[in-house]
Amino acid sequence: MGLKTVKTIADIARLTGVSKSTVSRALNDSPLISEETKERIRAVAKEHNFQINVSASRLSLQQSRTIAFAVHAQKNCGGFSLNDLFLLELLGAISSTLSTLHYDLLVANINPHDPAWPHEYLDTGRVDGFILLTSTRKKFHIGTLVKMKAPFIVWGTPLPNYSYCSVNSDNFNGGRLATEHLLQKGRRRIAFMGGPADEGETEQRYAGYVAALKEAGQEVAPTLVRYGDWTSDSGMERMQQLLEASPDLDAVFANSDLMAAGAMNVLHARGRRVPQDVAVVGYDDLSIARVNSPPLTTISQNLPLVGKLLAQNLIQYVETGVVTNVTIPAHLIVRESA
Amino acid sequence: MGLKTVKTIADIARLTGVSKSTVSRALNDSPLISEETKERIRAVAKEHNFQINVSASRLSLQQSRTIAFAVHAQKNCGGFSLNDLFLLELLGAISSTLSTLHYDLLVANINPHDPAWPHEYLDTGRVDGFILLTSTRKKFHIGTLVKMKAPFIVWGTPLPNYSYCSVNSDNFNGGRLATEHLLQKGRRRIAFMGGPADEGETEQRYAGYVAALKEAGQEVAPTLVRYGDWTSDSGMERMQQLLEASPDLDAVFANSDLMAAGAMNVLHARGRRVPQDVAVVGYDDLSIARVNSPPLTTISQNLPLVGKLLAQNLIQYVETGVVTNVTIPAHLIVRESA
DNA sequence: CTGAAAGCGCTTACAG
DNA sequence: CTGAAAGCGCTTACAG
Repeated sequence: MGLKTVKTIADIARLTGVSKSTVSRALNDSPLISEETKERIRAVAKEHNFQINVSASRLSLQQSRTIAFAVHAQKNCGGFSLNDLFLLELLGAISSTLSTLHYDLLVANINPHDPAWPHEYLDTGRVDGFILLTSTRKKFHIGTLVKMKAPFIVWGTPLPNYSYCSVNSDNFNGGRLATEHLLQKGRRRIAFMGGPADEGETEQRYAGYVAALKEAGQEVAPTLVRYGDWTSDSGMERMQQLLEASPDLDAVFANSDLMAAGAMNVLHARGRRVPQDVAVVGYDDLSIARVNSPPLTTISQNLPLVGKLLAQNLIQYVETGVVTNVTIPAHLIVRESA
Repeated sequence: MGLKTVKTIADIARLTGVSKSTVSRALNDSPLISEETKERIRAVAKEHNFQINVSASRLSLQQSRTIAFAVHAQKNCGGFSLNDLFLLELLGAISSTLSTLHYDLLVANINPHDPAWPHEYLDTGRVDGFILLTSTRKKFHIGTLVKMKAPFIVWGTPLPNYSYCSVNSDNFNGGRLATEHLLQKGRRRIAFMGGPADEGETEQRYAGYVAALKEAGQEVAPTLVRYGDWTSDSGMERMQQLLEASPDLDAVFANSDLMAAGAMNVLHARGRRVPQDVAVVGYDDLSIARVNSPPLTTISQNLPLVGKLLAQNLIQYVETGVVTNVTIPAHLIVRESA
C-alpha cells in the first residue's frame, strides 16, 4: 500500500552495496554466496521487512508454486454444506503441508459439467497441479485431466488403465471390519448402505461386507442392500427404503458418517433405538461422529495423513514426475452406536 | 506441459499478423481495437486454446487479483472440523463471487498467535486483500491488519474507533427474535448460552435476550446465563453447568447451531425431551440444523448473501477505497426443537 | 486504430 | 564469490 520505500531487490542491493544478482542469490540461500554477505543482506532485508515479489519470481521461474483444490458443492445446494465436511476436514492438513513445502493453496470451485475447467488454471500458469476431491463425477474429471496431461492427484481408488497419482484407503478391509464388528455384536440382518454403486470405494466396501458375511456363513440378501450418494439426505431416504424392504433388519453399515447420521434420524423417528434395536456403523470418522447421539462407531481413515499425502505426493509428481499410488489402512473406532 | 506451441501473445501476434500490443488489447477487450481485429484475434486464440499468462499479467499490472481467506482451525484440533462448518458454508458463495469478479481465492491457514502473518501475503504481492473469518482472536487480528493498513473485510460487528469493511448481521434482533419465540411458546426459564462474552455478536444477542425478557415482564437470572466459544463441545459443557445451576430451566437459546447440537446431546443423555421438556433455539441456520433430530429452530443470517457481500465489498475497497459496513437482517426459522 | 519500446521485479547463464 | 545483462510474458504510454 505504498507505505514502504524498500520494495525490490534493487532497493536492498543499493542499501547493501551489492548487485541485484547477489541479493537474489542471498535471499534464495544460494551456495554461491559467502555466509557473511548473506548475513548482511538478510539483516537489511529483515530490517526493512522486505519480501520478494512472487509475481516476478513466478514469471521468472516459470512456475506458480500454487496448487488448486478442485471441488464442487454437492448438488441441490447453493454452496457447501455439512455434506462437504469430508473436504473441510482434509483442508487443514492439505494447506499446512503445502505451506511447509512453500506452495499456495487455491480454491477452485469448478463447474462439474464443464470439461474445460482445468484450462483456465493450468494454461494461465495459475497453478502447477490439482488436488481432485469431488464427491461425484470423479471418473469424468479424471478423464479430462488425464487427457490434457494435467498434473493431479485424487482421493480414491485409481481407475484401471490410467496412470496418475492417488491416495486411497483400504476399503475392502474397512467394509470387512465394519461388518465383522456387527456380526460379533450378534447382528444377523445387516444392511449395506453404500455410496454410489459405480464408485470403486463402494464396490470394495461391498466386497468386504460380502466376505465377512460369507465367513460367518451368512447369505447376502439383496433386500438389505441400497446405494446412495454419501449425503445425509440419501442416508435418510435409503434408511426408509431399507426399513420397508426389510423391517426386521438389526444393523446398518453406512458408507459415510453423514449417511449414518441421516439413517439414525429416520430410525429415531420410527422409534427404533440405536444400538439396542438397530446397530449403526458409519465410515470416515468425521468430527460429526463424536458429536452424534449416540456417538457413532465408524471406520477411520486418518484424514490428517490423507491430506498430507495428497499434498506431498502431488508436489513430488509436479517436481519429479514420480507417480505415487498409496493405500492407507482403515481402522474400526468403536463408540456407542454399534 | 510442453504440448502447446502457442503459448504467448507473441505467438498469437505472429499467427494473426499484428503486434503483441494489439493482441494484448484485443484479448482485454480494449475499446482501442476494431471489432474485426478483435474477432480475428479471439478466433485464433480460441482455436489454439490460448490463455494469458497470469504471472506476467500480474507483474505488469502490479496486482495479484487474489484474495486470501484468512482462517485458523479451532483450538485443540489438528485441522478443521464440524466446528468450522460456518466457514465451509460461506466458502461457496465467496469463491463463486470472487470468480465472477475475476479474482482468485487463496486459503491462508494462519497462525493465530503470529501478528506478522499478513506480511507474507501482502508484501509478497500474493494477495490484494483478506477476508478475515476466525472464530477466535478476532480483535487481535483486526488490530494487526489495521496497523499495517492491509485491505481486509471482517465478518462481525465492527470495533469502535477503527475504520474498516465489515459484514455483520442484526444480532440484537436475532437475540430478541429467538427469545420472543421461546416466550411465545410459554417458556419462562430461558437460558442464554452465549458465544465468547467479549465478542460484539454475543453482547448484542444478549441485549436482545434481555430486551425480550423485560418486555415480557421477566427478570434476567444470572444462573441462566453461560458463555462458550461457539463449538459443540462448549455447548455440552455449558448445558451441564446450566442444568446444575438451574435444574428447572425449560428453554435454551444457544448462540450457534453447533452449541445447540451439543446442548441437545446432553439433554438427551439426561432424559430431557426436546422440545417437550426443554425447547432449544440455535443460531446460524447451518445445514446441520435441518439434519439435527429434532430439526433445529434457529436464527438464519442468509449465508450466501454474507459470502457474496464479503467478496464484493472487499474488492470494492481494494479497487476504490470505499469502506462499507453492512448489516443484514436476522430471521427466525421455526422447525421442531422449539 | 495500430505498433515499437520501455517497464513490471525477479532469476540465472555467462563472464570474470 | 560477485556482477552485467538477457529474459520470463505481459501492459501501456507514447508516437504515428
